[in-house]
Amino acid sequence: MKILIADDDPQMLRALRITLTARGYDVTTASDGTAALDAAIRIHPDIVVIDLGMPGLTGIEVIEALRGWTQIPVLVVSGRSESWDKVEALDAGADDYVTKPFSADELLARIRALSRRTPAASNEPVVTFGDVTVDLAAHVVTRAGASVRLTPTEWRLLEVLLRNHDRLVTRETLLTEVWGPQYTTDTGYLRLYLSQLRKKLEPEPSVPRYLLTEAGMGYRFVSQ
Amino acid sequence: MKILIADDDPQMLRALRITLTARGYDVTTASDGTAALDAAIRIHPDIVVIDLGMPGLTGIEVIEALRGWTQIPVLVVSGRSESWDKVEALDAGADDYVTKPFSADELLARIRALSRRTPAASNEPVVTFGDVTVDLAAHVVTRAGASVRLTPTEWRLLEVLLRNHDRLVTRETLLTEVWGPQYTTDTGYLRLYLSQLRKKLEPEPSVPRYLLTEAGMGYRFVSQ
DNA sequence: CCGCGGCGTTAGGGAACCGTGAGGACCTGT
DNA sequence: ACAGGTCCTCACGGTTCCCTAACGCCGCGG
Repeated sequence: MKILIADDDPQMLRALRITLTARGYDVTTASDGTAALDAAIRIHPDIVVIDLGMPGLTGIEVIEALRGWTQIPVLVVSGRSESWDKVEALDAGADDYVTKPFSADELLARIRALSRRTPAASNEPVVTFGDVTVDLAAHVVTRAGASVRLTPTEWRLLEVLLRNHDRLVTRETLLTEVWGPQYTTDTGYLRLYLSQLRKKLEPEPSVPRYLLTEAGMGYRFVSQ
Repeated sequence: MKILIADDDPQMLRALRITLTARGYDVTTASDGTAALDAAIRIHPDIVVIDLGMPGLTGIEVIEALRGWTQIPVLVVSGRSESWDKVEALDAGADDYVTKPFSADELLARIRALSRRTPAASNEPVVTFGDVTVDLAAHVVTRAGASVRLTPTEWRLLEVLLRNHDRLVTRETLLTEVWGPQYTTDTGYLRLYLSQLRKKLEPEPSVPRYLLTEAGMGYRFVSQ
């Protein structure tokens, strides 16, 4: 169970990390809004705990950015207890709001309550191109109605390209997102899996229409 | 949007009814735990707001009874602000906990946040596939009319897969849902219990038709 | 014309993963 | 103490997946 904590107070970060790690959660931390967003995109946490009063992007802006992209549960932790603040955060897409100071037990219980809800709730976009549809939440790929089997690596690669649709994705980005941060230079496997994706998804694999190559740079998925 | 409010304080009931009705909710009220359960069974509300300190059945008991039967969002309203009370209610199955006094705006925002999470009406209490029927609420599995005995672990595993029907459920999700958040990597028991479920439920266990494997990723239940 | 670099594709060995049987640890009620 | 049941570990064969190596294609510049 991966959990992302964003707070600009190092002491709070440390306390939360210790508490949550002790309970078996896999904790990642960020100390400003931009770092929080980056981390969310990179590690796909199962739940996000975020402080409102951060420098750079505010917590509200982070929540809105997240919601443009995913339905991960977001729990807000804030020093502000005015009802207006709560309304703003909840309506921006947060799922729960706890005011400081709070007890660790309560936070843990609220995290449990939120993660209980997750599996049934995801409502991610379905991407369509040609006669192919991809349901990112359900991990389902169909082509002309028939289901298409993808291996884990093929799926991760497709996922990264789809989440960055119409944008160029560099080889380096693809490698680190799909194979891990220690992989930065291609020795052939990127080309290999791209080829397999095309074989499974493109109407004419030898003349790609959706999964395009940008020579010397990387790849780009275009939906039409 | 139907909403059920349970509170033994007539004044609170009246205030909430007015506030919520004015926002367009279809409000039903109950003034003790038994009446709340009856009303929930009768009208199938989309969300339940419940006070903990009621005569007869306590709020906690009502939540537990509801959870044996449905996944409706439950928001607890209580005069008690001890973290222990919150933990108890949330772990009993409540989704949110607000302490009195609270502002109407905050309550409304929390109700909106909860109803946003409500999955579509896909929460079928009874699932059938092949000659097998599974009653999620009653914990009953039958095959060709005869009852099938499942161990607690087998049941939890089946439940998670059924509640996510047609979607891929990752190994990690299954492990944390069935065995707890500290279990994230399989050392063999997941495969073992899947095998046992297939033996009990699949027409031909060696060629699974409903409980499918996605190598390297997880499992998926498909109803046909 | 020809070498060269980047890309696409195929094939095969090795590693990781999966299904399943056997058996031991533990818990519970008799 | 014993029996029945549940949970988990271990091990083995079969399957799937991943990556390396090698080759052909194409465009470009020498």
